[in-house]
Amino acid sequence: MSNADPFVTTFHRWIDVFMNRSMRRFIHHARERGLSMSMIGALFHLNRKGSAGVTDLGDHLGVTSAASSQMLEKLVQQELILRTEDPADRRVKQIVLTEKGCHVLEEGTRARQGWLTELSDSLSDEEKKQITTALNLMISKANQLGETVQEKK
Amino acid sequence: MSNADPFVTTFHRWIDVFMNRSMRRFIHHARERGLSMSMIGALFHLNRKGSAGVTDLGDHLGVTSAASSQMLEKLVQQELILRTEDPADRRVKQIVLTEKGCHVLEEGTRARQGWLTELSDSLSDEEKKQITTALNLMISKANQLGETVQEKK
DNA sequence: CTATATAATTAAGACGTCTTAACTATTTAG
DNA sequence: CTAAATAGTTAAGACGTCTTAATTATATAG
Repeated sequence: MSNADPFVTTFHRWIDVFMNRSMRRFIHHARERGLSMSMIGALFHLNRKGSAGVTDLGDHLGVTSAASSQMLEKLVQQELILRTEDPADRRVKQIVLTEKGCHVLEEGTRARQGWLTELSDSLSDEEKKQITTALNLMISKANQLGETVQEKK
Repeated sequence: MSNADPFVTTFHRWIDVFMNRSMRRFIHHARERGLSMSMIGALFHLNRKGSAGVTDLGDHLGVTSAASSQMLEKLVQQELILRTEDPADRRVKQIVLTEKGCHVLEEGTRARQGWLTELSDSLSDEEKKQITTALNLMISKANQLGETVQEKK
């Protein structure tokens, strides 16, 4: 990979470390809960967006509305989401996370928390401050990019 | 989750942004290639470790050696990995990435490159330098933790 | 009002990935 | 040398997720 930009190169190395150390734990945890990738994606999406329709979610995940509907039915059965009729257009369903759904996401987050806490502990206050500033900068810049992203209300 | 540590809180927000903007593209791209999550995990693992055995890889991915063997067979057929006999112990197979395998990983990386480039372009040189430093700090600290978190059963 | 479009669901079936169990080959222990 | 352990493969079948097609309900256009 002939990329000269040290920012980009470092970012890629960072992804590698992060995926292996943190994300893997999260995914493993979710799998043990019986959640598929699509389900995880749906929960994340709902957490970000607040609410969505069946077809919207399917589009986001790259599957048909039928597949989306079937998957959401399972999440409803597990009480991770709530599926209600949109009063403005009664053909569409409004999907939102239940408290239990939020909780599951938080648990997943905690599954990687061990590593994150270790990482945090190995950093001085000064270093943490520096990194926090850098991450916040990226978050804010990222949010300014591509208006494809609607703010989570 | 009311976590007082601003580093941890910011980190979580960053994960949210990163997963949605960058990782999703990568996964989508891999899926289009016909690569399952396990396959992606295997390729990443091989890229990091250089080589591994069938059972090792299965353990890493959380599946049986049978499942690992079947999945690796597909990767061999796609010429993404090379499977050779270990001369030191002829029962074990040494799995390594082929050049094509490396290439596929790079392509996946490029799939998210668009976003990363955009992000990079929206940052000043000073900001990039600052973030690069912060990321390098985390990478180095992370690598010091549990050196190689390789829990052998 | 009628015809058409849209959102969601359901059913049937294709396909992929996983598991267990049986099997082969090789190594190690006694 | 023989017996047990280990690494990998293969086969059979369970299970999950996807797709297409048909169906219901609602909204909108002419």
